[in-house]
Amino acid sequence: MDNTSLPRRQRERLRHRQEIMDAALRLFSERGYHNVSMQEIADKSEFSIGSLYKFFKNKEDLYRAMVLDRAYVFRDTLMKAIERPGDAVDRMKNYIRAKGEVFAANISMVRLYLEVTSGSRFNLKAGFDEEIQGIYEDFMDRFASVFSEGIEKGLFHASDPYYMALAVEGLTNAFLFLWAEKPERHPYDKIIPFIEHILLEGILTGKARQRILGESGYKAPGS
Amino acid sequence: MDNTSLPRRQRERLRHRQEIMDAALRLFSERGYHNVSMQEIADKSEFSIGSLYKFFKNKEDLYRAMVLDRAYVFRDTLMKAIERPGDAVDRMKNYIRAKGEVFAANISMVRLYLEVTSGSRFNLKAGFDEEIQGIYEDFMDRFASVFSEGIEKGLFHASDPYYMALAVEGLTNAFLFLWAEKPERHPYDKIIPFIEHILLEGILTGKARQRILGESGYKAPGS
DNA sequence: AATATGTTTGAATAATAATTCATAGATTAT
DNA sequence: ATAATCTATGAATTATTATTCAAACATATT
Repeated sequence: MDNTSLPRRQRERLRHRQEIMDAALRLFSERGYHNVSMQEIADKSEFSIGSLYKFFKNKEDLYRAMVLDRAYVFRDTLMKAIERPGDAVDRMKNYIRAKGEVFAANISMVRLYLEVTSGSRFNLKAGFDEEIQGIYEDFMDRFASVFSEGIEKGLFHASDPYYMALAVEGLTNAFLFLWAEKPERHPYDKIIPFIEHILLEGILTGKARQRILGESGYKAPGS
Repeated sequence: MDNTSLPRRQRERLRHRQEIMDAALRLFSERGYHNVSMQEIADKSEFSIGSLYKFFKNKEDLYRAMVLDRAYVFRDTLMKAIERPGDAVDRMKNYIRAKGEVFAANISMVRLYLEVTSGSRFNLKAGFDEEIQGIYEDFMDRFASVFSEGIEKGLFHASDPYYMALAVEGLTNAFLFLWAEKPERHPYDKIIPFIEHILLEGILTGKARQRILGESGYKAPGS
């Protein structure tokens, strides 16, 4: 990560490149791709417009590089979280917590994450995000395997592990967006137990479960 | 809704306005606000550029009107769904199903919905979506009250009803986005039982529940 | 210290697309 | 049938912003 081996000139170049991407991240995440001009990125990063074009082919290329950069940070963090030792339940909990931490570390990523996982496929030229899409999908597959394991061990009901992963994804997203809007009002820390509880036990009371569902429980659909 | 009372001239005007918004919806939802030109909307709607400006102050105003229009359709459908008779569990299930139906009825709304509930606050001028935001929040409050009722009746664990509503929101979104990408591969119909099951009972098996959580169960956080 | 190589600059250019407006066409009223 | 009113048109204007490029500056090499 820290390119200590390279000649100074190149090291500087990389640092400059990174500075531009950092400025761009902040601007794009606040106002979106089309509402940020190259001029503004130049100003914020304290380079000239011309320089931006030395580092990046064009505006879209800059955006793409920046998003990709962050996607890897994001993916690595979450990957580490679900790879830490423990059973499937632990790993799932690690994911929920780690995701909150990456987001908190850089709140502008909430917005980017949204664009990347659902939004931007529509916004830029088609094919833009194949690589990003790939990163996301690889991760989800790995995450799904956590649930496969949980099922094998008899921890989880036997339904589609990918859907289980997606459920965690969707649930955490919802609360992270809420938190991103009103961080003081909805601290993610406080919400984690709630998320975990829903995922693990659902919202029904024991009494209701018996009344509504009978003792029998759930016939897994799909798988 | 059908303005049968108005003079013909005005009725036509309204219809034309709607036609423009319909064309705009399709284009915007496929390619996003900034990648659609007024010229294209004019072509698609079979009006001239000049006419667009007779109906709408400017491009943003057109977008806004169109989104608002759909937001109301959306809200009304979901509101009706959770207002149908039944207990809290039924109402929640109604919501899950109805949401799938509105989306299916117009798949382009998936994209819009995303922009409206999470994305676009960043994309257009600040203050753009106060009204839309309001529609969404009103609905969520109403939806939360379904869970309040469920708690009172002893159906649900006593935790924050708004969070419960948001959990359903987040979970359904995740699966609807999945469905929107690969409708054949992930038909929402088939996924509904899975969503319901997670929400109601969670993913843990009975055995695991006892092992991991003990008999005691859950101390509701927040509320 | 002169030359070569690499880097930065920002005014000038080019491309795109929003908006205006004078004109033409329809419809209704007299 | 004519005038008055309302509606639609799209070429011309204006605004914005991405991109280029020739010149200046900096650093390394001989």
